[in-house]
Amino acid sequence: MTTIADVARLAGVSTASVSRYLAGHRVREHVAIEQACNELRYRPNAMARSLRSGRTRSIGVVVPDITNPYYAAVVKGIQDVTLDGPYHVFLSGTDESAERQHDVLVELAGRADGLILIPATEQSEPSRELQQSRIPVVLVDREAEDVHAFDSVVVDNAGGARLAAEHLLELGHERIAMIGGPLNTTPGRERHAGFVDALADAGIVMDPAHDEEGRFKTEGGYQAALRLLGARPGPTAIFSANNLMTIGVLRAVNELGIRVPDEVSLIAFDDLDLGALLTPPLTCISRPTEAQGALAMRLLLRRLEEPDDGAPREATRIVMDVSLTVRGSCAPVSAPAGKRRR
Amino acid sequence: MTTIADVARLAGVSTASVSRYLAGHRVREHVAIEQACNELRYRPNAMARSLRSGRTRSIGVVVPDITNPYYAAVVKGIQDVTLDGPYHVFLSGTDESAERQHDVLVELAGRADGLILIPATEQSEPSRELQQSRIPVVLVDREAEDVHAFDSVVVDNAGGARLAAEHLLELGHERIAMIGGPLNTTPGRERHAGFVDALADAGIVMDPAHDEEGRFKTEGGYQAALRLLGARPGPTAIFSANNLMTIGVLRAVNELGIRVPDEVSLIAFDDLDLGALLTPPLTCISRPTEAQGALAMRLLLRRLEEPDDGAPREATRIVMDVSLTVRGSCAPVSAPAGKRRR
DNA sequence: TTGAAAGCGCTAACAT
DNA sequence: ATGTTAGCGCTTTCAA
Repeated sequence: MTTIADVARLAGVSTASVSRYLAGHRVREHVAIEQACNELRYRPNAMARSLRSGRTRSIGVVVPDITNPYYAAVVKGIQDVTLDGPYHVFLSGTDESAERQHDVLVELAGRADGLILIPATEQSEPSRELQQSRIPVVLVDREAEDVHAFDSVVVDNAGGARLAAEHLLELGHERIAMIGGPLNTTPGRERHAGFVDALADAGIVMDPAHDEEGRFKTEGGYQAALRLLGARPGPTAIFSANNLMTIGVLRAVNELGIRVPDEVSLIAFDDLDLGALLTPPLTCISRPTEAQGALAMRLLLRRLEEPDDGAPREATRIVMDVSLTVRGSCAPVSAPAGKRRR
Repeated sequence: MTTIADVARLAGVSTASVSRYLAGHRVREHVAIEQACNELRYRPNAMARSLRSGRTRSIGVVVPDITNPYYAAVVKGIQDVTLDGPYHVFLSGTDESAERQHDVLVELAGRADGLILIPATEQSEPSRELQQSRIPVVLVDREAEDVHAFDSVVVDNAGGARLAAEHLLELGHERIAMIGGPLNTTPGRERHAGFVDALADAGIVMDPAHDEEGRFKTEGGYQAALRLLGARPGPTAIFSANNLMTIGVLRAVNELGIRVPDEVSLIAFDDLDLGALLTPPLTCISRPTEAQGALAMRLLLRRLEEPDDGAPREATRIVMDVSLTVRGSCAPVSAPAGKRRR
């Protein structure tokens, strides 16, 4: 291990000068120092540096599920903003678990200058643990109980769910089912509320048996769809509240040999990579992904730059729009609801 | 910021005792210490700890592309192995760039006890930078020039490509195209070689115009497919060498209104999430993903546990099997190759 | 601009 | 089993 002292000795200066050179200051012996660094293949010790300076030059990103392409896209947006900046970005996953999230946050609070967090649940108190650690946090996609404590970037979940409901209603559907996510997550709660409200506005009350919860997982969507489609009479349309669950629904539909949209209409929150290439192509609620991540990162960088004078800052909350992408997985109800075979 | 000294004072012991308590040793005043820790909400400073002990209790994972579901699955496998261990796992992306990978490795070498790396290119010398840093590295999916320097977990790329070629040959295809990846990556090189060799064994030389390169990206696969399918006579079958490029091919095929497998057969290396649900379902070469990651992690943990007595260890190299999943995207050539319309 | 020196918070000898 | 103490490698006063 070669240290700054080795470099200083070889260059014939003090460690302070080397340190200053490294920090980009003007230094007389900068040529000698540079050469010494190269010759010794010197790499500053990040731990020593951080311990002394209090800064780590890294920011942590915490997502509930690494395998969800939606989060991957958000992370991509984050990374692209940081490309040539001084910060390194590290990603950690929590597997949708509040306990694991706790561990990860405690760990990261000591290793990063700032955090971008997609909370596992709204109750998972990033607040307590993080607020005392004093490092800036930006929430993405999901919020925490104490909304006002952190900057956040979210989408209009309720509006998107309403768009989906209204699309179905316009096509004449009445026996409509929803496969939602956990109600203790922001998207789970808001999409459910938006959907139910929109139906209610049309005078339709969703059958409790049609109100499924799929934990935002492929398997959950699959099981829920199996239940929904196994019942008589089944729903004429299903709204699945995230990408992974939609994949589960598609599996179920495929397995059961049910024709879409003839026998059942499908609409989803979030597009799929292959959404447009399916038969039929998937009708869905689309939203920005990379842009959401990029925005969050900019918000975080702003916090990182502002002087820490202890004065509390007002939290920024950005809500992004979503839109309906009509493709081929929804059709008008062909027969009076009561008389359809399924 | 509360330090170990604060805890020691409150508990009426020395900092050493607190440190020992934290390390899990038997300590007389452990009750008082525990209480003091809670009362002060004490969190050990990770930087100080690492600086002093030389260990970070974290391992870094470096992948070329965060948005590729294949890598996400590998990472999932890695994480699952670490679940209750003492190590925290951090993920970084390199965007398939050797320069970015260099930066990331330099950074991570100082922040992690071990690394799991999927190299951007075989020439991207993790060797030089990492070998002097003395931290254990396990390579996954792709290898580096100096193979013997690191443990690695890979799949039988050449064998898989051969499987694909032979499947096509059995169906009578002769005008066969391939969309490969960069030849300076292990999978790019090996899959290309395996495919070309298998064709050669059947006495078929691939038309140079049918030997495309799609950079393992969706867009690359899309553009390559467009070129391939725009030519007359076009190939009767296309082998795309990874998941992302397959998506690109599917887009192109869909856009051009070409029927699969009637007009062109498609076979891919790597399955897609929705591979079985496409119309027609995708015929592909399947391979373990999470298992690959899990194995790599176990290899790394083994290295981390072995005493660092400076004695060089023999590198382990694990090659996992792949298999052919026949679904519906390949069909026999219906007419003599020379007379088909495309 | 430069160097000397203090010390960030912790762990690991060492001595007891 | 416990306390004392040195020091990990670096940055940042402070004086010159």
